[in-house]
Amino acid sequence: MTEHDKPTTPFPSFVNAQEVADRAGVSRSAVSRAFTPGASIAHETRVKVMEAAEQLGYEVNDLARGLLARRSQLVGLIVTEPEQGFRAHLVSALTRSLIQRGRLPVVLNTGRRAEEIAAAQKLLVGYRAEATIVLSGSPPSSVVELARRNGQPLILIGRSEAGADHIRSRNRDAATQAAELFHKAGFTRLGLASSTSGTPSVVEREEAFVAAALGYGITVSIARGDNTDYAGGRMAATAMLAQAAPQAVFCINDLIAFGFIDRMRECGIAVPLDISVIGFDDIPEASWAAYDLTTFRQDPEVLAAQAMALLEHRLAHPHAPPETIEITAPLVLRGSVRTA
Amino acid sequence: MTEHDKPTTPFPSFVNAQEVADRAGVSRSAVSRAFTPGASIAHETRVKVMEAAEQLGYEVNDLARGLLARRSQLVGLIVTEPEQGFRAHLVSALTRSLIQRGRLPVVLNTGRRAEEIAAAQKLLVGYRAEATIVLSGSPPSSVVELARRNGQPLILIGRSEAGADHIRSRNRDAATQAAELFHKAGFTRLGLASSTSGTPSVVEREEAFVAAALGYGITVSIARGDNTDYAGGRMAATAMLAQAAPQAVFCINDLIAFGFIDRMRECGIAVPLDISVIGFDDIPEASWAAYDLTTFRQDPEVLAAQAMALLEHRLAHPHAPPETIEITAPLVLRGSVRTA
DNA sequence: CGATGCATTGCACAGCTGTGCAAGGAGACC
DNA sequence: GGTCTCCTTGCACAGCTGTGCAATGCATCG
Repeated sequence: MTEHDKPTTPFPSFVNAQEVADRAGVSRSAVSRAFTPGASIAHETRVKVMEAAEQLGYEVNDLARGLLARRSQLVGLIVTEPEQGFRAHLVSALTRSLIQRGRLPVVLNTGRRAEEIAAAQKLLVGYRAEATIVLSGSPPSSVVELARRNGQPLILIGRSEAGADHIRSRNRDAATQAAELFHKAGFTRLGLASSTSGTPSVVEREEAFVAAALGYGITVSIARGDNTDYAGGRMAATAMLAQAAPQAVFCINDLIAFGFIDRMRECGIAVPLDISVIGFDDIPEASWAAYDLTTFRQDPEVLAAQAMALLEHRLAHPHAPPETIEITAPLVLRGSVRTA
Repeated sequence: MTEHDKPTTPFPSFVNAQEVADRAGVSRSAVSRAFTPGASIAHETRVKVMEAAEQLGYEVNDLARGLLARRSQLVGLIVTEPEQGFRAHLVSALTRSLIQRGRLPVVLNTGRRAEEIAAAQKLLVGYRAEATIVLSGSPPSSVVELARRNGQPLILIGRSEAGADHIRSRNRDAATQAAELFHKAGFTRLGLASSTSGTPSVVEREEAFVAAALGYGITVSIARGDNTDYAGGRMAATAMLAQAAPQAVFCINDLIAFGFIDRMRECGIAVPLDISVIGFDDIPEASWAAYDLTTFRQDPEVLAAQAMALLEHRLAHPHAPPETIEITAPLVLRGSVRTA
């Protein structure tokens, strides 16, 4: 047992306003006013306070300030697998935007199960987060009820749910466009690579692609992997090879597209010579030379900016009716689709 | 102007302990005790309180609780470009670990400039974060001073700085091993692909590789791109093609390796037939068939677990001497190095 | 010089909780 | 039945801040 083992105070040396006041020879109120822009305080008093604060290393306790003002500045992000593909970029854009607006993003990296998401949400209620943003693929519908009960603004991204604000890409438009592109290129045997763990966004893309193809008199052969990732793409490719030989395939995800392409190439099937591929998301890897993937762009910065707008609006007008913001995912033409 | 535009209370409907107490017909203390495990309270009283709390949707205000206990449970993560390669996985592992331990990870996604990092750190001091974890490539040395001044535990990852705990991979060992592997394979013309924005970890890998090669009597040709990413790898490849024709190249990063490989292939140079490549990080893309990259594994889960251990230790013993944890990055053999 | 106005300051309260302390009540034991 | 003990409960304070309100002091004007 050395001297290091003795217990110490939890906040070792955080200074409070009273100590600054004592040192500056003023009241504690004066310290508070010195740190409040526009407050009624003499210039020289403020200078005295600031000097004392500087010497002691005082920083206003935002927790206490938030408790009083009833504004914690905390915003929760509930997300599953934040390291995966597009989500990583979305989380990055959201955290950056929130910080720029003076809020603190709390990233609740949680499993996909309903109980885990509910637990994360309760945690955020306990910490009086001012809003919750849910990126998780398919949150349970109970999130809306729990948020409403606590009067906590809730923003869903990529998932609509009655009674909550949400932001979504025009998945159906993009998928329809993919089918149209394939049709115009003269392909008659189309495929769809997806996963069994379908989130609402994924389902929209699937349905719209199949419907649009049907409009051209084409029945789409569908193959699925387990997850919406690289391994899932490989599984889907294997499954599709066993059942059909499409000329062009719409992958509901860039990651799936990469796995799909790699698996095809292993079987000696060249992209785009033997098979054309379109993805979705336009994550940076899509532009890598190894894939050069034609895909639909989801711009994380745009989504984040819209989320901020929605957030500000909701905080200003808590009882305004829920809003839906739709974002167009433009086609990015690259080399994975055979032309002419 | 509709009725929605009227201003409302900032926290719309958060219930406090007093309201629960009133409803349950007990004192506010009883409510507090009902929610404190092991507190002195009659079973039936606790039941009454819990029922009232359930009906009102009460959740303990952890902010106020933290203010009193002087434990905010907030832990700050200062990170630049959290969506990039290995960092995305590290952030994911850290956030998950922190949540599992009941802490709230606040992700401060900030620029790389010293002022931005200092601002983020001050923000965390203001919110009385219990600790700060810095993943940013090369934080200014002032972070240590600022943390010390406020008695805030500081954990650096991938960057050593006197007076702070830190976790690092054995970069030198790995780089030395890379040189050894190339030497044993019989390569005599070696290259190093790096970037000009060298973080301390990167510098270690560079130096050790060059030194080890020199030990075999080999002078390494070095090429650099701007950043440690895919584009940087392409730039390095272009630069290297103009100056030398190495048989084997150590890329200080998987992302750089991918860009390097793609650029080489565009020039008709096959991997591993014409050139062998080793990367660093072993992010999932390294195992993709398109690259099949031999690389050194950094396990984000291991790093996160060590960070948690360091954190707990530091919180328990604020004045213990700074610790360094070194983690071995094992070689993962794949197909990007030519054998025999 | 007296009165009025304004800028500034300090007091006290509010925001929400955990807990030491004393008091109350009930049960047990003689 | 009386007394002692223990369990339970409420009071009050602490933790840290922002701000309305009243008071103070100074300057200005008549």
